[in-house]
Amino acid sequence: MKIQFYNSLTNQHEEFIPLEPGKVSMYSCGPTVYDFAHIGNFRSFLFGDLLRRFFELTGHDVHHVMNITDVGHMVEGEADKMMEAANRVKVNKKSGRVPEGAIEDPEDPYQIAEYYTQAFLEDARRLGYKVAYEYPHNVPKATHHVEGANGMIGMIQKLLERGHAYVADDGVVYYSVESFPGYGQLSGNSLEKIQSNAGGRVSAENQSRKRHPGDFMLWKPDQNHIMKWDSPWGVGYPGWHIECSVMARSIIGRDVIDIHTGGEDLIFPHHECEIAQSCGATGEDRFANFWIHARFLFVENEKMSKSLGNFYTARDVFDGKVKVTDENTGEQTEMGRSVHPAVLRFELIKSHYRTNMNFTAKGLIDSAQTIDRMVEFRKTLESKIEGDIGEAEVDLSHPVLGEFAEVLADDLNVSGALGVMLPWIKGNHSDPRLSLAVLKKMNSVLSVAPINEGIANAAEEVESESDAAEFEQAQQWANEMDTARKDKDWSTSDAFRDKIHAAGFEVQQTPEGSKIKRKLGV
RNA sequence: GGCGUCGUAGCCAAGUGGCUAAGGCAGCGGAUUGCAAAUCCGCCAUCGCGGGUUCGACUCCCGCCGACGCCUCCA
Repeated sequence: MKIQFYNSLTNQHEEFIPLEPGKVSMYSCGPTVYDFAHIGNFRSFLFGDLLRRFFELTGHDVHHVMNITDVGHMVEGEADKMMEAANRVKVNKKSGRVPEGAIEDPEDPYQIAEYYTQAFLEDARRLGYKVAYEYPHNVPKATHHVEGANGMIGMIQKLLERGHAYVADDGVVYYSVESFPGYGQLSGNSLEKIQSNAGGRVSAENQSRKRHPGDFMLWKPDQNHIMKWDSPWGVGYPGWHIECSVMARSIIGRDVIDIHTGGEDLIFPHHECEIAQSCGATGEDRFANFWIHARFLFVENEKMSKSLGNFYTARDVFDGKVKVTDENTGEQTEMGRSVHPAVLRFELIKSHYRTNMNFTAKGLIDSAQTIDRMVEFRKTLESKIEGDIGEAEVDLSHPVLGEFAEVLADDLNVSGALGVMLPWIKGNHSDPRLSLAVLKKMNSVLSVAPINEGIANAAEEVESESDAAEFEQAQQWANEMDTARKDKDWSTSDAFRDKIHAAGFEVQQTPEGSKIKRKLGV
């Protein structure tokens, strides 16, 4: 099978050949933990997860690493991210978004980072993000990789030794972009352009200390920083880019890796700088063979932003806070019904990673229906299997599964893969045991059917006590419905059906009586 | 201004130099139903605009219009 992806490094589709046959090393830029992760973050994270799962489907042994950025990085002329987070936490505590007692001391950046790290991992796991289950060994924290020869300080020293970095008048250590001829290859920037674009936020005073306007910070001595470490260049904190170079190398254990992923906005400067640092330190001519970037997510046709009111964290969606616009009145109301994590996952992965996907309430509803069909299909298959459900053996030689994988192998074409899967679900299934095995394989990539219904590695279903009570209540109404139906009291029956629907359940008349089923979303 | 991605039915979204342009949602007709739901059967696009190359283009080339991203913290 020919596997190919669009490589941002060369701006073209290239065949993927792993550095070591059968093995794939992948590094994904993870979240900065100063707030809850939003659905745009997860769109790019889940794209990485899909990629990883695709490789596993096709028999590769994948080492996937994603970092947690828990160092607060100073933005020129603005407040530190962790400092901002501290202020936000105080507000969120009042509003109840951050539960009382979750963060004892909002002034302590480590507590804030830890709180949001755990919140992120929780959301990520619910969304079936595999690497989140490999915390902490494959989900390293930047603050744990500052010191030591293999840490950021070590790499900075190496860069100084090799002439790729220098200490400026003010004691700041900078990377010298002129020392690395490959600088600009990924983003298509040239040093001249960077020079001409210099200015903006960067103060003239600061620029004058650098040898080139494109030089970026590796270490900044600052006694007053909210997080600080001792270093040969004084007490201070590391630059933003160095952590990924360091963690990729030390956790994966290679100077050159197969794939590096991230959001498209990271191409410049972050990834460009990572390449310069890693190559500068190792002497290799490349850091990752493939750079694969996910495009931005839009919400209701607009760039997601807090001011537009279309900004959603993953938990906002779970909690039914997505706004629905009434077609007639234009009025916006919240969905009000919880959304199953599998629905959100599906919504975020169902379109190609290199298109600007548009997240909409309608799309979310569509996704819920599709997943519902997958779940129903699985239940139907299981009911047809006599005796032990057991595991049937299936591999990519199966025509449908093979085509599913083949389509994904072409730049991770999920839509195409769904175009194979969904009609197949509709078709005839004379061997339910085999079909179930095929479905499970497909779902090992998509990971969208509820896990407690028997499909491994799926987005987690969270069934709380209150959920169980709701279910019981709805079932009771369904029983009442049956009683009314026996007496042909249709209006009473209909009234109960309305109640059941309003509570977020479907109800179906079957020969064994009315059965209810929770709607997956909306 | 520089670099890059893109424009397929009401919506989402694949794909190909040439048989009937995937699939999903919505919609419509029918079966079924107390009515519904679910299910099943059937219907539903000539691919932004203009030109060129070609026996033949939605698919290649040029131009135009339009959308978007990066170039600054951002997934």
